[in-house]
Amino acid sequence: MTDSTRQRILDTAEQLFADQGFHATTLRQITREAAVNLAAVNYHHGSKDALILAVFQRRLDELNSDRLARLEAVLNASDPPELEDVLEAFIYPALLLGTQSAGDGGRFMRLLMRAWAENATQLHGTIARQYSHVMRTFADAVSRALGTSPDNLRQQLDFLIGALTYTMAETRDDQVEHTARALIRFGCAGLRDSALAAIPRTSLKENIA
Amino acid sequence: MTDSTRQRILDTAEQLFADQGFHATTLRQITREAAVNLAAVNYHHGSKDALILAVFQRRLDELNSDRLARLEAVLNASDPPELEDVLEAFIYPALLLGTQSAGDGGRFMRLLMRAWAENATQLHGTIARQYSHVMRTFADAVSRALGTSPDNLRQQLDFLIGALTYTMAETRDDQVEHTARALIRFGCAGLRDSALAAIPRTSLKENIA
DNA sequence: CTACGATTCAAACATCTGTTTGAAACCAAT
DNA sequence: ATTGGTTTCAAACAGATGTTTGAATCGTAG
Repeated sequence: MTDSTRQRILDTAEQLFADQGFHATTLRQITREAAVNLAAVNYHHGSKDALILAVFQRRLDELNSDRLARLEAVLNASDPPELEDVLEAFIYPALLLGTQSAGDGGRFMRLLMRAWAENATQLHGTIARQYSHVMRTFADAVSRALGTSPDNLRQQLDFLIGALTYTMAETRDDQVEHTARALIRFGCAGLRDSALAAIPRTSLKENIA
Repeated sequence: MTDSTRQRILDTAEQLFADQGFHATTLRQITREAAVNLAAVNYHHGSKDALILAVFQRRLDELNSDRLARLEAVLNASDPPELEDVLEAFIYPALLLGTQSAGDGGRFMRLLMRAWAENATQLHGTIARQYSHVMRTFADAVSRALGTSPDNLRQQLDFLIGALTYTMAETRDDQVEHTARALIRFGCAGLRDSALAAIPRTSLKENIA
């Protein structure tokens, strides 16, 4: 039962962080709800900041490896991949993670947005570093699916990430399939149309006043 | 000079809230940077929570009325409006607000995301209520531009809001025009394609595994 | 000039925070 | 049964937080 305490702290902390934010959640609240002693957090994790980081690493590793595994499967199936399949490999694991991780829907993604909103010291940097690797890989796959260069793709992918992140928080378990399909379609259309705009330099006058 | 203090507190608080978050920003920090006495916050605004709300109302009213004014101008110009114009009326003021409000770029939208991430008690409800009005109006305009019913439009609009919110935080002043154009194009393509999908109920088998 | 309400100020208040401490309890190996 | 290392526990610590207080100061109307 040695790391049953460790695990219980991790689970309870994740839930409370998602519901109330990192700064607003106190160690006393965590330990009370987890039915462990107050000092257990510092004993097992060192500090509150380290606990936050630990909560994150667990889910983030899960998400990223799931994404990359699915992408690799897609790329192995067909050399120039289908855009829909690439986006699905990126979107679907994220929507799944939100629902299946902590029991209730969308909990973990609220956590991600909090991490980005609050300036947890090392946390933002760690996330960005992890994401930069995955982002590069996916940007590459998308550009191959579109048949264009991956140069101006970062912005459109940011649009997609924003839509995904914002959506995840309010997606219930039974809506995952439907939401994923809608978002994939939405993103594919946006990416394809933006790719068309990148090549010809004509007639973008009356699009904006 | 009576409300010079009030105003200075409001400005300084907005800046610090955006940079560090609501909970992490202390009243002592605000009052020190604003060069006013600590008790001035409670004297002029009542409490810290009331101050947060006040900071928000100021910018949110500005943003929403700007959006609605532009939308009305668009609707007056042509009865079935152009989709690009509707989206521009929604997107452009938001991107502008982020840059021109507090001097530095993207500051206010970071604030919005914080407000959503942290569970400021009344704050989330107030924002949602304000947004629900604007959202209904824009959903109506978009559905008229697309020629479809506004039923299943909420989800796609949420995609757009997510993309917009996520983007605003990292958009510099000189990129506003470019980013707005890219996001409008991205959103229009996604909305139009999704509208097509809503009518025919065929061939959506191999899009998702 | 005086008097009075509005505003500012330094100081203290009560409370909550993360962390540390040292003793107690536990649990397997000798 | 006894040892020794790991884990738990209640208690206390030092510091920071939002808020309150009562006197001092200011600006202005009588």
